[in-house]
Amino acid sequence: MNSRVSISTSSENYLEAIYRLSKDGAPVRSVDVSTMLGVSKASVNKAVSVLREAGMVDQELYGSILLTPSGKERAKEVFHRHCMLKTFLTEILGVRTEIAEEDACRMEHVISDETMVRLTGYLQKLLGHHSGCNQEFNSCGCQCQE
Amino acid sequence: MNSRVSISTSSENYLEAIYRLSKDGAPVRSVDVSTMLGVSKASVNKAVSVLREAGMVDQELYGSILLTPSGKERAKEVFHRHCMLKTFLTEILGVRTEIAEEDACRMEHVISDETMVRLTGYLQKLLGHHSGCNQEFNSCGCQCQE
DNA sequence: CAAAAAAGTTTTACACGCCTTACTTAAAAT
DNA sequence: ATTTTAAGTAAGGCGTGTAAAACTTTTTTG
Repeated sequence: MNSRVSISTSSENYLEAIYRLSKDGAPVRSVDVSTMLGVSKASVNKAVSVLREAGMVDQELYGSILLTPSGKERAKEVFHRHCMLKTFLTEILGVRTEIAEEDACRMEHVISDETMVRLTGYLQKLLGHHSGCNQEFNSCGCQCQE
Repeated sequence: MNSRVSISTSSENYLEAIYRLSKDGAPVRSVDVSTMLGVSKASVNKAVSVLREAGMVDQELYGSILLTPSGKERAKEVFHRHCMLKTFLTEILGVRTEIAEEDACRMEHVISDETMVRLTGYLQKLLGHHSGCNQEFNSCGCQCQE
């Protein structure tokens, strides 16, 4: 029920970036988020404030960003959508990797839970394995904002 | 090359609504767009100005809205995406109609051309028919803005 | 048919989200 | 301790939405 707080597409993107940058829950620097998403530091600062107010991250003044449990949960959820979509696009439709990455980055914020569940089942039926999430954890060089 | 003018998700939605309301190219009233999308008249007025500047619609003062050839072309393109996506969601994944409609409304603005082409081919392979666009032309009661 | 009422459109003024640049302050590194 | 790097703040732009008032067109009706 915690992950059901409503946040914007933009906030979800920041949250996901923070998650990707924080292997094993390590703190993340604003500047790395800024670089990863291709936005200014000021934007990251604002976005982090919003996420902090939503209880998704913690950050002390001039400190690093740390996901809260609910933030991590939500981030995982978004990232899972991302991976499912990317897998569908590449493995089932044959879309090229980079294009699939970009499309997944945009689609992950707009599909319903129902569609997500159905898609996951469909992939499982066709491909036989589960998520495809972890093995490509670090291979995504997504520039979501464009 | 005309349909390659870049317009926003919001503008695409307005354009699509106008297209859906204009059977056989008939002029469309602002108030009908307003009702269809669930937004204020002021919003429609603004959106139409943007579309006019992009050369997608014509409208004289206090007159109706008329799609230009390039506007119609672009609208058809968006609507085609919508229908492909909806068909995929309902026929292949088994998503319920209303949910599929809403998801398609959001996805249609974010998928790449490449994905669209691949998806169309995939549907054709699995379902054997072509677009599924025209027969459901009037059955969509989409509330895209929410 | 013409005046009044209703319906539709435009304008004005404003709010909010998200991005920017330019500048300030704090922390880290040499 | 000084320099460099990172984080924070201020001010503003752009896109998209709103409500309310002003204006135009259409419809009703006496």
